[in-house]
Amino acid sequence: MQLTPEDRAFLDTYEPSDFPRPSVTVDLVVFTVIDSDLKVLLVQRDQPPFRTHWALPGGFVQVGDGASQGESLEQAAERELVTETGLPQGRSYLEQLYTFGRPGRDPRMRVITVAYTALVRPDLAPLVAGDDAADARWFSVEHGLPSLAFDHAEILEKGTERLRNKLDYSPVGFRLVAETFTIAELRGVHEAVMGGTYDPGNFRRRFNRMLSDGLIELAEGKRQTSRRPAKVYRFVSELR
Amino acid sequence: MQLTPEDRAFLDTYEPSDFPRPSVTVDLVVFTVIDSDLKVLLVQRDQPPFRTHWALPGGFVQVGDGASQGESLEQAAERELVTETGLPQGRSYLEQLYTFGRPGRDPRMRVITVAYTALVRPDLAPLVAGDDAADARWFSVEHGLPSLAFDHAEILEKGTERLRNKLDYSPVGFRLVAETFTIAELRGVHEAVMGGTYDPGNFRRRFNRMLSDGLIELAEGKRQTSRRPAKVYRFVSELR
DNA sequence: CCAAAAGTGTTATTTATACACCCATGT
DNA sequence: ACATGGGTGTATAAATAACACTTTTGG
Repeated sequence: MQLTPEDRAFLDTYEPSDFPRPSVTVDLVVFTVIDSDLKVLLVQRDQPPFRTHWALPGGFVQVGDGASQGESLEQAAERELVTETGLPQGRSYLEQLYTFGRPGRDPRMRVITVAYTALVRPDLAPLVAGDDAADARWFSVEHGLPSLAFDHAEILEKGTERLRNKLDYSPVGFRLVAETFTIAELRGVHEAVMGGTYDPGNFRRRFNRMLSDGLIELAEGKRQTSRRPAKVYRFVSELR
Repeated sequence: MQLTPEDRAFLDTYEPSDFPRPSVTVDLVVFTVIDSDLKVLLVQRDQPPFRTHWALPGGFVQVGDGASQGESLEQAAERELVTETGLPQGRSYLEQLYTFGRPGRDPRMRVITVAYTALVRPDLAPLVAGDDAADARWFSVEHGLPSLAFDHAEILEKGTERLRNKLDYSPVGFRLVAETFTIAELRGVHEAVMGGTYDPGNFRRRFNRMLSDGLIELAEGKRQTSRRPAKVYRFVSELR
């Protein structure tokens, strides 16, 4: 939307009014699948409130009112992902999840948090290092989650629900396998996320539809791990 | 999440730090269907920037850091819906849509907006009155939209896309008909939103599935408007 | 009687689900 | 050779889509 001359005159004399403002953070629900188990990345807090409790990685969005208004929400999410967890930049799938702003959700002050989901390929998952100060670790979503700080349990719940929903009508599953993968590996991801088992034959049929739709393509080489070597595929992200 | 004694001691001496904060608003994509046409509610701005331009209704979230941290995001959305459009309280379906925070999206200052979708029943749609100051009107989404202020065109686009998606896997369509409705009326809503036509027989079949699922029930009376009177149904919102 | 919308039925095509079976390979 | 996971085929049920047909009413 273009500014009019009237707008420019107005802005030259405009002073941002002092209506109270909330703090705004981004929080990250970082998923991966390791050993056929859905994991979420948590960091241990070293400051009150909830010191020693585990929490979702996240932090304040850098903002300003002047010539630079600061970073975008996506940039803030990507920055926190890199600095708080040690994961490499630009290699994870990021998607806005939901915004949580209930009064009292942070006892210190009014904080509104824009939650993002991040999907990390399993071959990158071991790179998590954590902050200089705090620890960062993968936890199984189904077995042995610690009690989370703030309303992060609610955020994680929403992230899990959304991931489950998207898995069967959108190609997000490919963000949870390595660059090349076998049908069984992708099936393992679906089983880990959905928490059930899929018929190998029927799963293959769905897979083959995606193949003929050009969503995935055959890659070179075969996977040698199990008994019989399996064909290896690649996700075609550049959709026409 | 419970506070520990350590947390309480910490909070007693805590002063919210002066990291810069953004302004946070809620904006509303208010839909209804009138005469088989999808409409969105817009208000005309009477202040720069973008004075005289049409915009989505919305406003600042009331926040604080002290004993009361202010209103929730949902409350803010509901409040703006009532005060800016004159629609009655608590009678519209509200759902969080997406959060937009690109730097520069408001030239005055850094503003992060949490967008909500509101679905208004057609029998309530004529109640829109607008602010004391500004005008509020329904516009056809497909024919004759004015150019919108800020990034509101993008927000509306996202709202329209989401509504179309949800319409065929979730029961939101019932929020766009009156309390009792005929199959043809519901079909009209789907056609208006999706922008096509549905086979009456096949649509009826889908409808009958919802009937046997207990999602809707037969209501008293018949609809007299057309040639042959049609049966009237009601949406059963209290699902078990 | 007739136009028009309500409502029903038929058929073909696709998709989902369950499950039996063959294939290739490391041990 | 054989156990095991890779890979294929088939039968049934259910959902989707196209479309012909009957019913009921107001004019």
